[in-house]
Amino acid sequence: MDYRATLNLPTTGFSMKADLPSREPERLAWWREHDVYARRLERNAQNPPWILHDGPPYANGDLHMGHFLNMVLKDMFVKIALLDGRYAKFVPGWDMHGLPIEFETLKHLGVKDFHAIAPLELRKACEERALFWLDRQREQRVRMGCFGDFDHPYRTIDPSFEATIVSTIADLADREQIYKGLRSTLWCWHDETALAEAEIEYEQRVSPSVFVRFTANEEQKKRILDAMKGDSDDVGDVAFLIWTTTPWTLPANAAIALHPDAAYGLYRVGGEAVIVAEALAESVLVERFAQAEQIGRATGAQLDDLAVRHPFMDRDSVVVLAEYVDLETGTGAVHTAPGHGADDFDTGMKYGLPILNPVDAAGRFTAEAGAYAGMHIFDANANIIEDLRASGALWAAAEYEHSYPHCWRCHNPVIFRATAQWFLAMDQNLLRQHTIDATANVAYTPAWGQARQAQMIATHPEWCLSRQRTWGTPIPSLTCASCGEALLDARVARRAAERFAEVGAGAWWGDPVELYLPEDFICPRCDGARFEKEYNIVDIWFESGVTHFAVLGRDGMPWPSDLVLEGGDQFRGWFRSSLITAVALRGRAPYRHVMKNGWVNDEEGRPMSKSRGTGIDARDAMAKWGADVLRLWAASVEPIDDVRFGPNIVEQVSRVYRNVRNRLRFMLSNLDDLRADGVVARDAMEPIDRLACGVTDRFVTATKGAYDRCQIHDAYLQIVEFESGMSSLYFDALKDPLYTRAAADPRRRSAQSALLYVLTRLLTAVAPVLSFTAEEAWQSLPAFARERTESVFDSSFDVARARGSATEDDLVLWQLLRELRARVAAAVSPRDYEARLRLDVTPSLYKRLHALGDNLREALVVSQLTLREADSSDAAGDGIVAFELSAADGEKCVRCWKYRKLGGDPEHPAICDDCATVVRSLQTAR
RNA sequence: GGGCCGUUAGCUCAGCUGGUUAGAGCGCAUGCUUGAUAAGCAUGAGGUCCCUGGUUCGAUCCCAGGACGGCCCA
Repeated sequence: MDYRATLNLPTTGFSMKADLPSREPERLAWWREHDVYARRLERNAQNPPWILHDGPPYANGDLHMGHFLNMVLKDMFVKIALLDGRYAKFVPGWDMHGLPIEFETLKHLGVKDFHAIAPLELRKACEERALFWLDRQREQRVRMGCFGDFDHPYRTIDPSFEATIVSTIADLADREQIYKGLRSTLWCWHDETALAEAEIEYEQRVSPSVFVRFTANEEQKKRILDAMKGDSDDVGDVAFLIWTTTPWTLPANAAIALHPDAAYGLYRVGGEAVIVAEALAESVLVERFAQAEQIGRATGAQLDDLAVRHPFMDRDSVVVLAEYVDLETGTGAVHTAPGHGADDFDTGMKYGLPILNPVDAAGRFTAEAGAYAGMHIFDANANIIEDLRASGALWAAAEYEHSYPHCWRCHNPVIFRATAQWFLAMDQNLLRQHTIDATANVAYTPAWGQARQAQMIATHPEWCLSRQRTWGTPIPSLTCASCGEALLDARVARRAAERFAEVGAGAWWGDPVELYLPEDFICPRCDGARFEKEYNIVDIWFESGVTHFAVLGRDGMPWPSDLVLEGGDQFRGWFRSSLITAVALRGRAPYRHVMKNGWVNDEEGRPMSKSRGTGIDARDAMAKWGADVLRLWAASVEPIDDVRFGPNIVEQVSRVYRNVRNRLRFMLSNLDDLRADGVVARDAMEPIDRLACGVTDRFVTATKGAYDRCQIHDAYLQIVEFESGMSSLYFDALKDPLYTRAAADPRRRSAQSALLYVLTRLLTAVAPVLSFTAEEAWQSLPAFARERTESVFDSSFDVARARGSATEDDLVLWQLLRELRARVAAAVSPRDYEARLRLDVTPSLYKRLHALGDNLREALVVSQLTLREADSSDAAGDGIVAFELSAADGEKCVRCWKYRKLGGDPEHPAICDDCATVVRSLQTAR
């Protein structure tokens, strides 16, 4: 007779094959339909809020795996807080203004020169592009399984947001934190705009490298020789040698900078004498060094205030001193053009040098550049070098490869150009110091983030806020029509904020200026009453820097936020810009905890980049592997550090995923027939079931602890360890009682009740990571188990209720059982049910094992067990004195496979008495 | 060139304040199971803990230098 049909074999609709790419969208639909996130949020509304404030991704292009890692981590923290009962409202946001979108839009429109399109027309097109990308990114983000108010994201193009930007400008203007000044600013000649530090990327570039003579006239020569104690006879020309990789800045040269403490030598070479730093003389003079004779020396400080002639402009170039002059490269005599460099500018200000800027917005020389007027600066390099050669000023020329700043958007090399821009004064009102101080009250993960953040603030140059472009929020500044004074008046800005809140910031381009003027508004400089609008837009880093003002402090979300989490590049970006605006106006950081996540590199640890073809779109990855496997990947790596991603790594994680999935499936398949009235209370469970529940509580507590410390990877390790231990010991132990006992047998119900507990606790614990799978499994639970928790996200960690949490002794026992079971399984023969086990243990261990009753035999998967208390001392240290397997008594029962005495029931000669009883009861029932 | 970070089995990672036979999961090999079966269990082989010095009775862990990789900057 085939007794298979009389067993309670596992059944479940939860399939072994995950088929995530096609099944996950169904889960998404279900979440949406049941409004799972919003409803849980509503239920948590009475509890304290916990807010992760979203740093806005830029609405341009599809999301890559770096976005995936960041967004999924954020989602995990939101879900952890949600399951913890917190009001974890998450408002995603998008950064939607700015040059990248403007640039893409122009390309899209086929417009080559942005002057050729009307501002409002361009803005309209940009908005469409930005919204297009927002929709795409939102869809991808939702596809990741992220929870949040995706129907109402914050957007930097919303009128209300634009109003926040402008009113923040007003508040800063009130505190005299903003000024307009001439500075040497990073400039993109291609895009014709100033750039912020954060808009620069460094790329390798080959530049001309030239050594140029700045020769003294007779009078200058005399002073130099005097200062350097050089022999004044038969010297010939005397010149400083300077080195530069930007010959085009020579027309703007105003000075030569020396290091005050460095030694400079006067070298006679052929019929002339040149001055270079002694430390660099050999490398500069090269083969000529052999014939060179040093005929004088002086420190930089002793040469201060001397002058030489500019090689081709009709003016002098004076000698100045600067600490930044380095003696590693060049000549130690630094060509200084205050209009074309930050250091140069500072030096120029210090010495009152003319700030020459003979270059227009598009990078062409102006009339001020004399012979070069009209030429593009980079084209002019060759002409300048040729002219220097012709005039004899060129000492040497070569090509030089170095990393050079490029525009992050158009990838053209940028320049420094002195222009009048609006700046946020970093040292006004001690802002810089206060901002650094504010980091002390913020938690950083990793901890060194604070030092990094502080350093980023300390080295922050004046923040250039203005951009000469179209797609952005206008800085509502005015120019006095009479005297030309530039005005940024808080009252005007507040009017603008009100106006923008109603109709959007595009109004600035169309409205008459009068609309923005307060009554009796006059120019503070000349009392003029006629004004024109300026058309600068604000740096988008400033826009994203005020998201905390725009989003927090309303809708139950406090200011500051509890956590911000972005890639490490944001120490320079959003972490910094947010911090500065918050400290400037509220005196403290806009967040309590800053966490950074690592960079996603390829499998060789090289940066993934789309341009190099190694980038993987999040969308493609999800379509191929499913979001949950990728979410598991995000937890399987240490996401704080840089991580690697690629097909082989995903394959590995997939196997872990299948493991987890199968173990969930095992539990579900044994719960199929459990009903509410069959559930056994914890206290009434069999000993090993109580133990399993206790171990589960321990696991939940540990995992929750890891989550609370924001250690997702730690939680991952706990999960993997827990479910693998459960599987090898406990699930194996339960098979016999689950399969062979009568369906309603108390032993079986106890086991099922424990399994239900283990499963539901585990599902809650993994839900933040494996959201789709946890939900899918939750939906496969017996209906009664879901009565009050429709979704897994209605459940909670319930640490407080975990009163039966395993003690240390329990864990030791659990571990011992695993080891004993492994010893049985490791035996060659007899093994498992073929065996009888004789187990002699120390008295203390005996007490513990004996308390397990027959559960001990079940756990070791043997047919018979003799447990005895041994007198002898414990030699092994684990309490085991004797462990002997021998052939079990009886014969193999064809139904339960254990070795028993068979044939007690004449009608069922091949099965044991217990099985016969079960079989008979089934026959009766039928 | 500067600042910061990282480098532990084939892969992803643990290793608390220096003393462990340096661990786990996945993979691999072998065996068992075939009532979780495109599953489950057991056993095993894999490591000059990046390198070189130093401190120490003793260093994967501390210090210095270097290599490689990453991020940020000049």
